[in-house]
Amino acid sequence: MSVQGRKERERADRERLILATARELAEQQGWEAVTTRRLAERIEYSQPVLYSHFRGKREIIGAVALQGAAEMATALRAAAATADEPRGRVAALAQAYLDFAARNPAVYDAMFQLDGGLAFAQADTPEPLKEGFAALLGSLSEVAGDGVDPGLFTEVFWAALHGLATLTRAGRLPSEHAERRTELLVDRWVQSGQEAKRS
Amino acid sequence: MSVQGRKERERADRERLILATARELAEQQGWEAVTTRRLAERIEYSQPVLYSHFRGKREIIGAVALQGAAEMATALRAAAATADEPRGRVAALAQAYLDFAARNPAVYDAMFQLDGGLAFAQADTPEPLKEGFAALLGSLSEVAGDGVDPGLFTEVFWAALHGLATLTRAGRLPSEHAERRTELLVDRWVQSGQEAKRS
DNA sequence: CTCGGTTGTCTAGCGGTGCTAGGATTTCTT
DNA sequence: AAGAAATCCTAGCACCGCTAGACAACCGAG
Repeated sequence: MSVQGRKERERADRERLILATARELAEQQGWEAVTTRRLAERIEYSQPVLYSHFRGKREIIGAVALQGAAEMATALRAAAATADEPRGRVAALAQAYLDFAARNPAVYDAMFQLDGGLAFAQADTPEPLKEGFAALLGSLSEVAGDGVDPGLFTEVFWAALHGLATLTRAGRLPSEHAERRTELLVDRWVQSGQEAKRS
Repeated sequence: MSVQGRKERERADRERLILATARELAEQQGWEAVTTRRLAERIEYSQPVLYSHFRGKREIIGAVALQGAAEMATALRAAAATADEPRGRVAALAQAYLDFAARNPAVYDAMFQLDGGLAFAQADTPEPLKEGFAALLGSLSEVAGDGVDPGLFTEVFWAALHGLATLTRAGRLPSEHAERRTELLVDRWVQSGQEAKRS
């Protein structure tokens, strides 16, 4: 019965290969260059094998997005752990978020810009996405202030980060003062008592 | 020599027809439904006619985006004029921005989501876009606070609005508490500016 | 070790896309 | 009224996502 096990393993390997190749190609030349033909050629199989793993291109994008969401959640958790006071945590989170978006533009697009068929803000939201949001929520609740819904507070902060990420990468904002913008955002967002400003 | 004048007029009319049709079709069924064939059929001409007006689909999207930018700039200016104190102006601007995005999703996409070949934050940025930004800048400078670059301050605020607009429309944020989010954003953005201000 | 059957893969093709060359037709000029 | 010029359309290219059906490789049974 181990022959079946081997086949399953090979299948899983190939699926990983497809996703890794799609991601690599997207990061190198953009998602519009990720066509089923090119993708098939790179993995050295014919097009139809792609459809034996995924329902279609959408689902491939969705799978890459899911990978990315998991990585981003990890990065955010790690960032939050580096600082020991609330403001520093928020700053670290913001930086980590924008870094991830800048370093993995195609994956970020798959997550938030393209239609990967992922559900959001609903019952069937994928776990990695919920985790990423939870990482933000944990540190932002601390600085929300009284009478402010932490959930909404986090959502708006996230929206600001998302806006900065997309507008910067689309060339809508000059990438020149990206750090000062992040700082400005965090300053406004954590404006409660502590006036501890890092240079 | 008035025959030439008439021809030019007819040509301009047809160009407007193309843009209006493209916009209408995009708002009705999304930009992916705006194909050159369908567009040509709707204006009752053949495809190549489109290419005698625009270099390609990109340029059509760009032209719609430009129209939209002008409308948005007008809407923002009007909104800023409705309130007589700084905080109200910022709130009105935010509301007007998000309203525009919600009511003209396809146009908003053309402006910021799709590639319409428009330049941004550069020397050759189209005038309407600069005007829109200027409308924001005028009211936000008032609440930026000391030692805060008004330009950067406005950019980050804009990014937050953009994030809210896109995430809400993509279903990433439940459209339920949209107004509370806007309120929350404006609160955070204006508040400390007022108190710390000492001119 | 051979042989049927299953499983896996590929070739070929469908309808769609953006875009364009070249011929046909209309329109203006003389 | 006829030649010239502008205008427009038919037809087709290369590519897209996706799929049916032929073909080859592999497996387990005898």
